[in-house]
Amino acid sequence: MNDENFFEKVYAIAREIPPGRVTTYGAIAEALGTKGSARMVGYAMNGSATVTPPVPAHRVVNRTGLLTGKRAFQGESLMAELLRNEGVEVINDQVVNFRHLFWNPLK
DNA sequence: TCCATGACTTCCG
DNA sequence: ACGGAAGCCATGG
Repeated sequence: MNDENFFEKVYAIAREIPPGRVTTYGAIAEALGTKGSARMVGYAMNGSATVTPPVPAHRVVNRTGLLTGKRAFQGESLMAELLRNEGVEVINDQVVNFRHLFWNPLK
C-alpha cells in the first residue's frame, strides 16, 4: 500500500514549489519519473483540495503558463488572485513572464 | 479485465 | 501562427 503513491509524490513536489514561482505538470511528471503522465499530475491535483496538508495547486499550470485548473478553485479568478498575491502577474488567466518564473522540481 | 474520463503534451493540417 | 485531433498514463466503475 501507499508505497510512494502516485498522488503523494505529486503532492510532495507541489508543496516544494517556492512562493512567487510556478511549474508545469510535465515538469512534475518528469520529476516523478513518469514524464508521460502529465495528465495524471493534474488529475492528482484535483484531489489535492481534500488532502492534508493543503497543496499550492495554484502554482501549477500547463506548459503554456495558462491557468487551466482555475475552474477547480472556488472562485473563477481565485487562482489568478493567489498567484498575484505571491507577486506573480497574471493576465487573462495567463502567467506573465511565466518562462522567467518557471521553477524546476528537478532543481 | 475492459471501457471511459481527465488541472496535459505533441503533432498535423 | 492557429485550431483540431491523437497519444500517454493512472484511477474508477
